[in-house]
Amino acid sequence: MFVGKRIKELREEKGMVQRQLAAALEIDSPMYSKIERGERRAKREQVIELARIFEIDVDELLTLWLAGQIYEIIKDEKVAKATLSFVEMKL
Amino acid sequence: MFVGKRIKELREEKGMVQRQLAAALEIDSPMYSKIERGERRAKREQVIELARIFEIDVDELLTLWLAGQIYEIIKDEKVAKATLSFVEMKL
DNA sequence: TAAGACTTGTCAGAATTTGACTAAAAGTAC
DNA sequence: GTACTTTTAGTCAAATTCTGACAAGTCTTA
Repeated sequence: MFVGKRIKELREEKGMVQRQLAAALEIDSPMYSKIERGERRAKREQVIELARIFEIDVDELLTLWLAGQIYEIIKDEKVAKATLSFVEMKL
Repeated sequence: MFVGKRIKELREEKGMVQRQLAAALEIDSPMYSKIERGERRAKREQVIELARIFEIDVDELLTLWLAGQIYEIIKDEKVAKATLSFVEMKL
């Protein structure tokens, strides 16, 4: 989701096509396309590999990847903000 | 997890035993025990029902329930706080 | 010991996720 | 327009995870 949008930006900046990144991740292009669009979730290892390929800080991409997962859980919740505050307190 | 700890407190305050709550949720006692200890995840409907039984604000319990799910995702992540900040910004 | 409360472990069926495949759609160049 | 590449959409079986139930265990109290 968030990570999908970001890797699409990065891919286009680098002038690459989906097929190339799919090959690097050893998945097929349709699958990579779905990851970019947030239809499928990337694996942690794939996120790390993508950061390596795009030469950006892996933490940036991992943050987006995790954020997408969390967002999916609370996006429609009335108590979303309270939940985040609670978790932050517990960290 | 968080919700498990809380419903245990509430149950003991009310002087109830697990068997009674298991019956109310139409699950067996071992299952309820696991929910309390965070070994199994309660369903949303069960959380709502528990709030009703204990006569507390359903939002309180839902917050703890959601928080547990989120905590599981980011608890060991170096970027945990950054992730929460990002999600909060996106809400 | 007996009885009740709670926990642990296992297991099959259900539900979800995964990766691959096909083919359609969209975009590009000729 | 056609031919070609890229991207997206849809389907499917295999793999994985989740679920609920059961049996048997521990622990406490009477």
